[in-house]
Parts: sequence; structure tokens; C-alpha cells
Amino acid sequence: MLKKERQALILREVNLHNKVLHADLSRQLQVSEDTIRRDLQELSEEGKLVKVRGGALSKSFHVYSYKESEIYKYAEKTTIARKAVTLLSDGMLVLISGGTTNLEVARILPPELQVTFYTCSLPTALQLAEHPNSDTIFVGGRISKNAKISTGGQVVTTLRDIRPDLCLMGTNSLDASLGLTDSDWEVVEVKKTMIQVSDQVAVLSISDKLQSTQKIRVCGIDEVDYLITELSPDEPILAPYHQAGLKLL
Amino acid sequence: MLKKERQALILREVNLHNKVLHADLSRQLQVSEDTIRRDLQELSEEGKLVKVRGGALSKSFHVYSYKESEIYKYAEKTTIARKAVTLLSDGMLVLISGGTTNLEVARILPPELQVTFYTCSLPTALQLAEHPNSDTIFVGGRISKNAKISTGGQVVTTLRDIRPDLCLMGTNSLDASLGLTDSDWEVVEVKKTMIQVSDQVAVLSISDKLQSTQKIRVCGIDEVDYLITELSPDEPILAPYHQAGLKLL
DNA sequence: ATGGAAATTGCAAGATATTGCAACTTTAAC
DNA sequence: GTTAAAGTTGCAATATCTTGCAATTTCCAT
Repeated sequence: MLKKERQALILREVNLHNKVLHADLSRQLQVSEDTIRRDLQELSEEGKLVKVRGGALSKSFHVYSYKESEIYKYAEKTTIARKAVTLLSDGMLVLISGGTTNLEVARILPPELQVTFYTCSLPTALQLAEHPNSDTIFVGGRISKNAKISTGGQVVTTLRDIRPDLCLMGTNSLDASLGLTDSDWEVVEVKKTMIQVSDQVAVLSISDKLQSTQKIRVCGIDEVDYLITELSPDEPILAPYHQAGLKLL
Repeated sequence: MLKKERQALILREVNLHNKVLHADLSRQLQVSEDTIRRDLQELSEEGKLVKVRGGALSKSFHVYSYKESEIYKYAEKTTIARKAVTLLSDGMLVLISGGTTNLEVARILPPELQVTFYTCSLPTALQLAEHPNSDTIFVGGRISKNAKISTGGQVVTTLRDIRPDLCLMGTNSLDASLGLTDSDWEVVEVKKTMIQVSDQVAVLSISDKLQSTQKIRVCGIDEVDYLITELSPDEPILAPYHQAGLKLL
């Protein structure tokens, strides 16, 4: 039995049953478990299966579904969140958007801070509700299934009645010339209003979202006051934003 | 059974049901509870679930979980939820309160059901947002930290503008003579309004909450139309409610 | 064909990982 | 507080992995 032939049989087996054991393969193919182990090692390096202690699992079985976006670039988001918190002080009225970066802000909020938060994001609101000293007000409306935020005319109407000191705006895309863009028109409608009613606007963005654009425009770069990324403010990539008048954090 | 395989199965389970118990997993997977504990520990460190006393919660669920102890009495709550769902039909406008039993209703909702839900509960809203065909409208207001629901005058004002077909009301305490009671005045204010504006009211209650009372009255037994418990309608303990005119499910 | 380098294979020993158990500590429910 | 359930820690038994090595096979240039 050739090595390639044996490995092909192993692959067929793992794709059929989702898992294979050293012991079974050793018996079926009449080679030592060491050989099987080495085969699985190679196949694993080629990315054809996932080796685990005692055998191997098919890729499809192993790559189960979990929300990758929530743990994606977690460290960077925490860095951004810590910077954003420095903009907050007692007594402020803060409008905070959805997104995982703002969720992180809500999570690391200093316990003694006394701020009134307005938000349209269900996850953010839930996290804010854990805070001992800050108040949270949820702006009601029809819940958008994707973004988990309230949308629609009711949201716009409610927001027009308040005048927040600061808006913490998470974003998918920011470009030095085109400004803030997004892909979901319902989200854009809400974001536009949030920015219009707020005294100051801070955009929170992981650096790899800079220089990218989406289909729908939210606002120009001139309506943004702060840009918060995980990078140091003197990074060259941030220079265009500084020249556009944004304060970097 | 391979360790990784077992962990993959655990993840599948937790993502499906939102919660898992040591004891159940131990039995299903035929390993000791210690092993399950260690698996959950590892998965938790990898950020794939959240470990809690007695088991684990899915990441998405934990964000809006009330107390960790709420994973108990899960079977009873599912039973109640399944009964409650039978009251729903396409086109209805349904007002749904907070609480873990209603959260369970939201989770097991048949996917093809087309209902418009109004709710004040953040956790319930998040779960409802997962539903493919039903709409969810969140009634905005100041978020009560304990109950994770919106409260205050704005809620009452918004609710007075709608006329729901049915109100699914979770409860802490129900008594055949004193009616519905609760311990948090902000919650009571919202519940009162929900019951007043709704055409029909169904109270969802685990049987051990029957015959108990709290400090503040929500409504009399005569304002309730349905009582849904995990027990069979012919249980003697339910007789007083039947005599009071409630339909038992 | 055939000598010899390279690859493959099986084996063994030491290292590491997994698992269940038991003693002990912590937690939370009453 | 008291108590029962759950969690933690250390440990021993077992299983699996790694590594080096020697025996064997394959391959290819002579």
C-alpha cells in the first residue's frame, strides 16, 4: 500500500464519518499507529483535516459556528475602548451606537462614572444596564434583525428631542475624503440622526477599516470631531485625518 | 470519544439551547462531571461560551442573562413556553413581558409564525430579533438595571397607543384571591399598563410561584384570561384559578 | 540491474495530556 | 448561621504524543 493511497483512504474515511481514530485506521490499513499519526500530521498540515489527540476530525465538523466577529481583534477593540472612556466625565449625556467596539466601551466603563447614555443598540443597552452608577435610556423602535438596533421614524423623532454632549459612533468604514459610510440604509438613517443631534462626534474604528468605503454615505469627515483607533496618533496612516481637522486619540 | 469531538458537541448543544448543565452533558457524553467542567473551562478560555455555576451559557445568551441561577427549572419553562405558543397565530399583535419564561417563548417560536411583538424587555427583544418572520418593536424608556426592561412615563405613553390582541405576562407571584403581585414598583407600573391595553392576558407561571404574594399589586385575578403553568390543567392546585374564571393551559 | 541516498515505517523510552477520584473550599439557598 | 450543592485542587492510572533510531523500502542515476 502506497503512502498516498493510504492517505486518500484516510481522507475518505474522515469525510464520511467526520472523525477517525488512530486505532481504527491502524487496524483497517494494517500499519502502525505511528504511521497513521504521521499521515494525519501531514494531512493536517495540508489543511485537509484537523488533527486532534487520539485521531482527527473533518474540517466541517471542527469549524463549528461561533460568532467570530465578537472575538475578532478583541485586543484592539479593548485599546480603542480605553481611549474612548477618557472622553467621558460625570454628568454628560452620551449617545452610544451599536457594534462590538462600543460594546467593549460599555463593558470597561469605570464603575464610579455617572453618565446618562442614550442608545439604540440592544446589546449595548444590556451591557450598560450592568453599570452601577450610569443611567441608560433605550430609544425604542422597530428592531433591525441584523444590527440589533432600533430603527425607523420613531427613533429619529425621539433623538431630535435630545442634545447629547458626545456621540460614540462605531463604524464599518471611514475614508479621509468620503467620510463615514455604511451598507445598511436603516442603520444609516439612525446614524445620520445621531450625528446631527450630537454636540461632538467620536468615531471608533479599528485601523483596518480606515480607507475603506461602503455603498451608503452617513456623513462627511468634517462632521466628526474625534477619531479613535488602536494606533498611536502619530502613525502615518492617520495623518490625512489629522489634516482634515480631526482630533486623534 | 475524542476530547475535541466532545467539546464540539458541547458547543453545538450550547449554541442550540443557549444553556447546558454539567449533569446533562455528563450523562449524554458518558464522562464524569469533572471532565465536563474542564471542557467548559477550556471552551470558556477560548471565548466560545460562558461558564456559570452548574453549567454554561452561550455567549450571545450570557450578554442578556439575568442571574446565573436562572438556568435551573429549564424543563418547566420550556413546557410552559410550548403551551404559550399555541395561543399565537399569524397577524396577531402581541405584547410580551420580560422574564426567563418569556425568553424561552421567544426562543422556541415556530419560524414560520408572523406576529408583531411589542416588548419592554431587552433580553426578550434580542431573542425575538432572531426570528425570521416576526417583527419586534421595542418600547423605549429608561432601563431598569434589575429587570432589564424599559420603564417610566415614556413606556406608558407608548403602550397607550396600541391595542394588542394578547399579552404574555411572566410573573413572580400569583395568588387566586390577591391576583398578580410584584416587588419592583417600576416593573409594576409597566405591567399594569401592559395588562390594561391588551385585549387578552395570559399569565405564564411556574407552579411554585402560585399561592405566593409580593408587596405590590399589579392586577386582580379577574383581569387575567389564561393561566399557563407546567402542570396539567386538572392538577388540584390549579382548581381555585379555574373557579375564578381563568382558562388553564 | 544495482549502489546508495532519501523516504518510509515500526519500535521504544521519556514526556505530556486526559480522566476520574477524593479531600477540601467556596457558594448560595434556606 | 447551617447545610447541601457545586467548584477546586492534587494525585494516580491510563492513554497519547514526541523523538531518535534502526530496519526496510523506494527511487533514480549510473
